[in-house]
Amino acid sequence: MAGKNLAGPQADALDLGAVFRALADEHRRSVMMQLAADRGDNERGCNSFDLPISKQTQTHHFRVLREAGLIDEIDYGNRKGVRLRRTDVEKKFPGLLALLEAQATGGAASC
Amino acid sequence: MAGKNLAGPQADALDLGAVFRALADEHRRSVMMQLAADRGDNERGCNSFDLPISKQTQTHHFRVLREAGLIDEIDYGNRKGVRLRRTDVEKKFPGLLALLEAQATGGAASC
DNA sequence: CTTCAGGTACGATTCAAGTCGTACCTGAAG
DNA sequence: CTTCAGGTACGACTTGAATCGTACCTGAAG
Repeated sequence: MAGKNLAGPQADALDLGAVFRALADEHRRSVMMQLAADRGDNERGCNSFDLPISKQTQTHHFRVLREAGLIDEIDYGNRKGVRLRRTDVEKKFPGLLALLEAQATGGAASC
Repeated sequence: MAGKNLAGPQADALDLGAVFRALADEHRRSVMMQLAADRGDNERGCNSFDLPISKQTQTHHFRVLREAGLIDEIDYGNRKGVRLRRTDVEKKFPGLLALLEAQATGGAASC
């Protein structure tokens, strides 16, 4: 029952281009903003993001995020978990998650 | 001889989606990394970036950067200047330029 | 076993984006 | 004036990405 962790790039192999390409999409950015805003880094279900797209497309988007090194996907067979790679992302691109979190909380132009 | 400043979005209207889309392209990211690395924010010529693309395509890329609110373009008629909107970008997306600068200096995985 | 929900694989479609060719404009230098 | 380099406008081409339809797989619950 222990899920297999699907492969993503190594922590030091994260590419800024791939990351920006991943975050260029509105749906993927929405996912990342929600993940960045949760400081507990809890594993979440794929359908907990309320994306207004079909499940095939969701599969595609989560794959892109994983291949960009932003998230881990845990495969349980008939279910899937998502977890933010906060440590790796923060080490390679410090401040990026704070940017996303700021957008998530709507605190962009404030103060 | 005084150049006209081509119109871009207001400082508080900068959109993170447009910014990420702009930075998703390798050439535009190269330009932004060079601009971010220059703390003097000097105005630069369009051909000072050594982009391996035709001049029509360069026009396109600089337009995208301007419409994303990342740079100002100063039109001199038969010449054009480029200047980073550091203050506006830093206010709306703090840390973003530092990210680009870190990539420019190759100091990503160091320390 | 069957059923069912969640997820994937593959292909097709549609659309946006990067690129360049041709033609034209602009200002400076002969 | 003419010439020339830098830049733009428009259109065409091409590639990549987002989306979904169909079919199939996986594990849990009856």
